[in-house]
Order: sequence, then structure tokens, then C-alpha cells
Amino acid sequence: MKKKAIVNDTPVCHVRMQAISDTMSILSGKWKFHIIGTLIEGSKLGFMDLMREIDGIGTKMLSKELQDLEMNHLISRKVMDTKPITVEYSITEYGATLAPVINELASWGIAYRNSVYEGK
Amino acid sequence: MKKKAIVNDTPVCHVRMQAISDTMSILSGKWKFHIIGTLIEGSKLGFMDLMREIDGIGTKMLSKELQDLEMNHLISRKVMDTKPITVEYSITEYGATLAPVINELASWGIAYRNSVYEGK
DNA sequence: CAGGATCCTTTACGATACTG
DNA sequence: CAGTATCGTAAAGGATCCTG
Repeated sequence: MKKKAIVNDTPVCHVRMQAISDTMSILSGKWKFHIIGTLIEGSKLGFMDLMREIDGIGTKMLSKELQDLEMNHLISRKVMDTKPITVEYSITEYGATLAPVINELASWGIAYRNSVYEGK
Repeated sequence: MKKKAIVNDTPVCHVRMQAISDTMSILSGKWKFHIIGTLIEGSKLGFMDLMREIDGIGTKMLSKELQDLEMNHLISRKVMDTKPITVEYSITEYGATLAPVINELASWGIAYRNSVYEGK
């Protein structure tokens, strides 16, 4: 007979794995966290604003990632009626629910750096 | 003397972005979360155990991902002195600190599924 | 300003076969 | 059992040019 998992972990591990895959798939790629992080702090930003904030990204990638994020309702895109058109990107309420995820990733990453500096 | 950033633009955000990139880079690829999640629950597992637990992975990818994770001290590898050699993979204390990160990713993913089912 | 279209390089990943 | 070696495909990403 097989050893059974102990107390503190939920037995639904397959469901959890699937959930993690979902999340990672939605946030896949090199830039999505940057974009979301920037929009969570920065309220409304235009395409060029984002280009300036996100170091190294090109128009193709930015455009594509923004579309992905919009499709998943994490950000919203609003075309303004200006002389040359401008666009305002912002985080949605739903996208803002990613804040805890981002915080965990960030603080683990910071702890990681510290542990590397302290040797080990 | 060094210029100091002023109020509104927190200089901390760049550090946080870097931290997120660090974390994602360490956990990059299609399988690392699966492996870590499996080892967090499963205590000590052999190579073939992991193959069975992680649906769809091949020997090449498993081998490579395990090496990556070991290099970053997230898992440990112990060669046992048995007839055909066996290996025990397990999560390190340090690797276990990823649990909160994994939990956030999982619960966000679950909430995402629910929100999709409920239409929107 | 906000992007789409094209081309090209690089990396990730997978299938299969083989070894101590 | 625990991998390595080799090969081939697909996806990701970047550079550049072009348009309304």
C-alpha cells in the first residue's frame, strides 16, 4: 500500500498543477510581468510610455503581449480621439488581482539575491 | 554625489522587476513547477518515479530540468549505492521556500478557471 | 503616435536510440 | 535504473521597414 500524503498539503495536487500551468500560460513570455507590473503602478499609459518604461522591448513584442493580455481581460485598451490617435492602456480590476502573485515572485527573487550574496 | 530619485517614481520598482525576472528565469521552462511541486509533496523520488508523476515529460527534459534545479540548490540529488544505481531526488529547505509562490500561482489559476466558467 | 508585415536567429522542446 | 547523444521541429524573440 502506498504512503499517503500528510496533513498540511491539499490532496488536489493534479488540480493545483493544472492551475499553475494555466497561470503560467497566461503570463508566459519574456515581458508580461513587466507590462503588468508597470501598469499596476502606473495607471494609464500609452504605447510609447510603455516602450520607455520597459527597457529593451520592441514594438512587435509589446504589441503582441498587449493583445494577449487584453484578450485575457488583464488590461484594457482605450483609443482616444486625438489628432494623431493615442491609446491608453490600463490594468483591469481583474488584472490587479495578480498583485499578490507578483509580490510573491518579487520577494522570493529578492531573497534569492540576498542568499547568493551571502554565499552559501 | 549620487543623484537620488525623487518621490513619485519609486526606485524600488526596478529592483522588483529584476527580482521577478530572476525568479522566472530560475523557474523557466515547461516542467520546473511540476517537478518542484511533485517533490514538495513527495519527499524522495527516483528518476523513474518522477517520470511517472509528471505526465508527458521525456528523459531528456527531465534530466535537464533536474540539473538546472540542482544547480540553483532547489533540489538535491543523492546517488544510492544499490545494485543498479538508484538516485533520490528531494526538495531542499531552500527549495521549499517556493511554496508560497506556488500557492499564489495555483490559487490565482483556480480563481481564473472559476471566472471563466461563470462567463464574464 | 500606434502598430502591422517581413525576415531572420535562437532557444525550447520532443522522439528515438544508446550506455554503464 | 538513470541517464547521454543526436537529430529534427516549432515556437519565441529581435531588427528593420512601412503605414494611417
